[in-house]
Amino acid sequence: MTTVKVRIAPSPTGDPHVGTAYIALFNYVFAKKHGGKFILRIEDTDRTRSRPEWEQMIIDAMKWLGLTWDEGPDVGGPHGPYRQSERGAIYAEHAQMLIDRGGAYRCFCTEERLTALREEQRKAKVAMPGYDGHCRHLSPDEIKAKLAEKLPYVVRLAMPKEGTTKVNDRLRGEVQFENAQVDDQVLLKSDGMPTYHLANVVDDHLMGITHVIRAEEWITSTPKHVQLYQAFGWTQPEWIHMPLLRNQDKSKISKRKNPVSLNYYRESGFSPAAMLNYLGMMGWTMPDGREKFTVAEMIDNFSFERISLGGPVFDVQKLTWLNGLYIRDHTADELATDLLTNMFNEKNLKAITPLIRERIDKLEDFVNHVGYFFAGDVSYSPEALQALVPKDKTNKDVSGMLAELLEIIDSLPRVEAADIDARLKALCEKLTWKPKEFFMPVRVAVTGRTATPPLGETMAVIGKERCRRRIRGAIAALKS
RNA sequence: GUCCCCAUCGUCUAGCCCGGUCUAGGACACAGCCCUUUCACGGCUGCGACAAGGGUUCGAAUCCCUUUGGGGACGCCA
Repeated sequence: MTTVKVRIAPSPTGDPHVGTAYIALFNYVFAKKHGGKFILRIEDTDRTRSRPEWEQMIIDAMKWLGLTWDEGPDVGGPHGPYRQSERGAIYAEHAQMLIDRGGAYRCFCTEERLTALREEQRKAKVAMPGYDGHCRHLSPDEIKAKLAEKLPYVVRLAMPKEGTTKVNDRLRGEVQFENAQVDDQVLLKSDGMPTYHLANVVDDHLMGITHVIRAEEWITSTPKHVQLYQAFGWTQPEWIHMPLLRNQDKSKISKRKNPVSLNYYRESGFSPAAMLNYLGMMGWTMPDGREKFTVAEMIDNFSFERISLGGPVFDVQKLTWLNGLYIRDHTADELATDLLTNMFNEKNLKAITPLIRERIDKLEDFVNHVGYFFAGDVSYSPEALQALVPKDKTNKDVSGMLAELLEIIDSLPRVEAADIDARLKALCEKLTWKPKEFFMPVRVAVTGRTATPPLGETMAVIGKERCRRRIRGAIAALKS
C-alpha cells in the first residue's frame, strides 16, 4: 500500500481564504489519519495577480491555524521547488511531451480572435461555448512557418471529440462527461507559464500525490485532468471533491457577502482551535454527534463516509458561539494572557500612543479615545450618521464612494499610512469631491467618530480587516 | 443556454448505503421561564424540516423515475 500524500495548493492572489483553510483541514486530517504526508504548494502561475506578500500571508495564516506541512516552499522537500513559478522548465518539457504524443497542440490564435469567437458564440447562444479547434489541425508545415515567424502561441489540450470520460469521485461515485462537452483548454500560456490544469497534474504526479482533495468547483474540469493523466500514461490520484462553503444566499462563499479572510478571524480574536473545529463541522460530523472537537479527535474519527454533500452555509454566528465555548475553557488568567498578547500588547499600544498623545491630558482619558482601535464593529450615533453624508451628497453618493474605497483596500496586502493617504487623495480627486466632503465620511465610516487622529495613520493602526468591515457596515447603515 | 453536482427545521446537521425502532434527534439563532442585585454564563421549555409528483413495497425521510429548486463549471484565473 502506498503512503497517503495530499496537498493544499493555494494561489497567492489575495488574502488567505477561509476556503483554503477548509480544504487544507480535510487534507491534513486525512493525511494524519493514514500516517501520510501533507504538502503545501504555491500556485503562483498567474504572473499578473500573484504577489509574494500574499504568499507570506497564506503561510502565516496556515501556521496560525497549526496546519503544518511536511513539504513546502519554506521547508523544502524532495520534490521541490514548491512554488510553481520556479518550475517553468518542468512544465515546458511536459507540454512538449504532450505535443509529441498528440495529447496537445500549439495554438496561434490571438486574444482578439478568441474574444471575437466568444462574442459570436454568446450572440448565437451556442450551447457549449469554447475553442473552435482552429489550430488543432494545422499541418506540420504551417506550424513550422508560424514558429519561424516567432508568433506567440499557447499549448492546448487535444481533447478527444468522441466518447466519454469517467471521473471516479470518492464522494459521489462515477461521474461521466461527454468528451464533446469538454473544451480544448489552454495548458501553457503564451508567457510560458502553465495554467492550473497542466501544472496541477504534472506537479501532483511528480510530487507523488495520491489523493486530490479539493473543492467541488473543480469537478467539471476533472475530465481534462483525467485526459492528461492518460496522455502522460500516469496513474490517476483518487478524486475527492468537497462541497463548497456558501454565503447565506447559498452562492459560493465570497468576500462581498462574508468575511473570508483568515486575517479577519485572527484579528477579531477567534481562536485557531475554534476556527478549525467549526470548519470541521462544515459537511462533516463526529460519529457521536459531538459539535465541539479538536483536530486530533477529528483525525481519530475521520472518514469520508461521514461527509454530507449539501453545500454548507458558513455561519459566522455559530462560529462565534463555538469560539465562546473555547474562551470559557480558559481560566481568567489564561484569558488575560491572551488579551495581553493579542490585543493590549506593546506593539499595539506603541502604535496608538503617538496618535493620541496630543489629545489626552490625563492617562485616564486614554480609554475613551481608543475604543475604536480595539473594537470590532463601530456603531454610528445620529451625529455620526449625519456627518457620514455631506450636505451636497446623497446616501447613494457616499455608499458608492465607500464601495470604491473598499475595492482599493481589498487589493492591498495591508493598509499603510502614507500609501493609503495617497490613495484616498487620488480617489477624492478622481471623484472630484471636495476634500472636506470626502474625508469626513471615510473617517466616520472607519472610526464611528467625527474627530480622530489623521486618517491614514489611524486606518493603518486599525488595520485592513477592521477598516473594510466597518466600511461595509457604513454602507449597510446608509442603506437603511 | 449547455454540462455537472446537490436537496431533512431560517442555518449546521443525525437518520438514508443495510426500508419498519422517526408522532424525524441534536446544535446555532429566536422566544419564554429558571438561576441571579445587573448583564452574561448555565439549565429547562417552546418555535421549527423529510421540495413536489409518480412508482416499488404490507410498509419510504430512507430505493427508483420525473419535475421543481439551489449551486458550480463553461478564462492565456485558480
